[in-house]
Amino acid sequence: MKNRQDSLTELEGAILSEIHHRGRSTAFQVRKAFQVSPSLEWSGSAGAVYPAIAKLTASGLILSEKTDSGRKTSLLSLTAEGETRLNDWICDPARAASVGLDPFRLRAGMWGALAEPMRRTALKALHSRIREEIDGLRARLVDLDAVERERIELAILLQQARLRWLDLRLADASR
Amino acid sequence: MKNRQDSLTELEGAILSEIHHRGRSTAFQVRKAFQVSPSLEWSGSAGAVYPAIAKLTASGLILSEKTDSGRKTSLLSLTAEGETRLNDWICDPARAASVGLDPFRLRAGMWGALAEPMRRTALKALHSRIREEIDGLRARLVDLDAVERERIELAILLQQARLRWLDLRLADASR
DNA sequence: TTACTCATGTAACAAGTTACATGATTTA
DNA sequence: TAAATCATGTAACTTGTTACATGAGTAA
Repeated sequence: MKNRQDSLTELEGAILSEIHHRGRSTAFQVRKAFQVSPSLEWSGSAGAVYPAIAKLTASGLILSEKTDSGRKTSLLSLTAEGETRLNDWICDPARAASVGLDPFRLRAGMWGALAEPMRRTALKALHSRIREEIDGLRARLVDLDAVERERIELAILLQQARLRWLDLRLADASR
Repeated sequence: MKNRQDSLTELEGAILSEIHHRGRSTAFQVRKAFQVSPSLEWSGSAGAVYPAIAKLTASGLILSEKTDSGRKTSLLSLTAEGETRLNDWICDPARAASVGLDPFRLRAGMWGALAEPMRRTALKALHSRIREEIDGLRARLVDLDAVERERIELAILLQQARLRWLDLRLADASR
């Protein structure tokens, strides 16, 4: 019940999202969802997920109900407060509009400084690597819930924008 | 001279990039560059930059030369090893092709689950917020070096792709 | 000489990672 | 019952943050 005013971290928001749209999950199921998702950058490590869920439960955002079985599993659901806080997190325009940390963008400026035979080779290797990534994402698009599908579609859009940018840079060089 | 084989972190790569393309900078100048850049997500905090530079110097990737002035400032440049390792980092296709962690993408799936008057309001608020961000980025585009300009252009492309995605979702709703 | 800024650094904290420990349940 | 897997949790580490300490130059 403490730290009520602190805004949620990205991982905490993602955990609440997962419980909300999947409904009454166990901690293990939340963890697995992160591990499987190719559009989330967390590994779904136990050392991150379990403490975060414990904190959210202690803060009164998650209701944790023990099951009858002997196992330590508990069924998790959102409290009213949890729903409210999740909603705030989802709709926070400052966070949602931030550009995030993009390994491609971080390196992009330096590619122009590369010596010319290397530069083309590097950009072409990257180009085909990104096409592979897109294929991988497309393959995942089948048989997925709506939430994850939106994420993957956006990941594909990002990769396509990167391809167009690379095409421009490769065309510039062949002038 | 230790940990030679460990691959560079994103921050370490960004620091080497900064020193390389700016040439012989002080730690303070590197720090300021991070603080000013809108396309990098680090705050350029002293507690991150100084230890990272110390580590890179100890590993033999950065050469640190004391200045004559009484101040503690040192001029930093890359060693041959530093150039090589920076080049590897820049051209690493696995890292460069990864989608990164995107606050917009993380939330996008949940917007579809919002109740309808709220959903349109939220998406519209986000739309105009992103347009503001683009204006801010465009204003920065003037009088910038090539490296930072590429980054900002990519940030603008990302925001424009987000706008198109939002337009689609808003149009869908008004069917 | 007092106050302000420049420049470097450190301490305490936050939030993630891997790797391991532990115990329950299922399957061979 | 032995082995594999399910499920939760914890310890040690990494890498970032903010806030503070420290000391050198500069302007009033």
